[in-house]
Amino acid sequence: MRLSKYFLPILKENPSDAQIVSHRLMLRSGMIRQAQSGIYSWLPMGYKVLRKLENIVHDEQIRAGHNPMLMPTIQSADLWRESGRYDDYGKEMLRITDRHGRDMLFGPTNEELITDIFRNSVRSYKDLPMTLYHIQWKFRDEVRPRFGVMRGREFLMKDGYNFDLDKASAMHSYNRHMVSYLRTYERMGMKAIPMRADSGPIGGEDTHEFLVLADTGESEVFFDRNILDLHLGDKEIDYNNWEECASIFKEWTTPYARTDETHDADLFSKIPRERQMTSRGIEVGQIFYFGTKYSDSMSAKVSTPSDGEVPVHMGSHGIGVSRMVGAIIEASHDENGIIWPEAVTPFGVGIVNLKQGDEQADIACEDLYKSATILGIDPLYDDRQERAGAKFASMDLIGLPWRITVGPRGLKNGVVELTCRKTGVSEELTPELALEKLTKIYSRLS
RNA sequence: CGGGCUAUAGCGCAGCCUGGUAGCGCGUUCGUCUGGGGGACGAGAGGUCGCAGGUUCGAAUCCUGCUAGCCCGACCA
Repeated sequence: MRLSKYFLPILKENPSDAQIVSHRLMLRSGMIRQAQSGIYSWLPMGYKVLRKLENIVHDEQIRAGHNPMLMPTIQSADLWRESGRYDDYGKEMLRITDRHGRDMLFGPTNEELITDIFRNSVRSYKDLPMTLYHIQWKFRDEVRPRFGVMRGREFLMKDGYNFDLDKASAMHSYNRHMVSYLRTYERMGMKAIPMRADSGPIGGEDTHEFLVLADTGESEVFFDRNILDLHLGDKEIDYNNWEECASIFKEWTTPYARTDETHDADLFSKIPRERQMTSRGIEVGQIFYFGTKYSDSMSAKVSTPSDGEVPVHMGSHGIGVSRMVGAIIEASHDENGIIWPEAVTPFGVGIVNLKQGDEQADIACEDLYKSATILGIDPLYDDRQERAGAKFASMDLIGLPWRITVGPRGLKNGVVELTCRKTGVSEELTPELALEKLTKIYSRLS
């Protein structure tokens, strides 16, 4: 993409409404614009990042054997009356009336709808286990939206629901989701720590939430330093293998890790002092096992060979996809702007032409741009009539992990400069070598 | 939902107290010079001062009501 043709409305000054760093940087880098309190338009670059996160989530869900689908944003109040949550949910739920006077709502989550779909089509234990999920916009009418997309009213969430015959099978689903979520975050270039949590309005017995560490996080978290060393890496995982999922689950949930909600000071104090860590964290996902809460109230049953009809065991799981964009920036930025992890960066490399209009520089940049495009590096070429300083500042702000700087000075020696956004380290290379290096870096990402 | 605050050009702000023809910086348009970290000079464009009412000869400024947004707290993915 050529910057001269791209809609990227960068702001030089901080919008006064934005307090925290991710909100500020998302506005300044032209990723989002606020439409109303807690409701945002996603401009091209923000949208691109959002789609990248979505793709990673889909990919890992499908790998775990889950079924992608799409449910509507608007739901019928009747289903929610059936589960009893129409009254319980309170003012957070945006209620709407259609022209016929029917009560509807903008879905804050989908347990009722998915249970309805399930009970209307599944009758036999032979169809179990089954996990369905979708990535869809939700609406929760927060009393006080804040922090940009981190706590908006409208937000994009992946939510999934598992249906199992019994508790043992449902617990495997729980473990499987734990593992697939860990993988998902890792692929996004993020460290998300699973922590024992409260179940809140969803209700249920077992639940963990996933926290990304960041100074501006909304919850205080306590954990054993050892958990920071855990990585799944490229390990092949058999999601149908109960023991394997259970052992990974155990590995990741054994070290102490809790939010202030469930923190137990006594247990925490038993960890060696040098491993006791306190930090702030942003919640980016949560998994629940809630047994037969919805299948009982909504009569979602299957026939079994021996016990007649039994209610299915369910769980639900969510990843806040739009919130994740903010969380990544909170965890990865410096005073000059965003620093994107390579896996989710909107563009693979920024090409900066230091002297637009200089024949040599223009030609070299065009060549680099075309080659990088063909190689799948997805370059953003700053071809604007701007001075070098302005181009550097823009690139730093939008935070592409790599920058190729092209100027007459280097071209005299046949080299360009390849700079890493994160470390600031740069090296002079021929254009060919620079591209080769980038190709290697990006092909590593699965 | 309690407490605090804001609304003036695309963005950031001054002007309001003490009423009298709306201003600054950045951005933007055109031109010239420039060209390795937000450059210089010159010339422009751009605002029913959030909305409605009131006081006044006259309201961005004073008064009343409304709306929107932000911050702290309680609450939440």
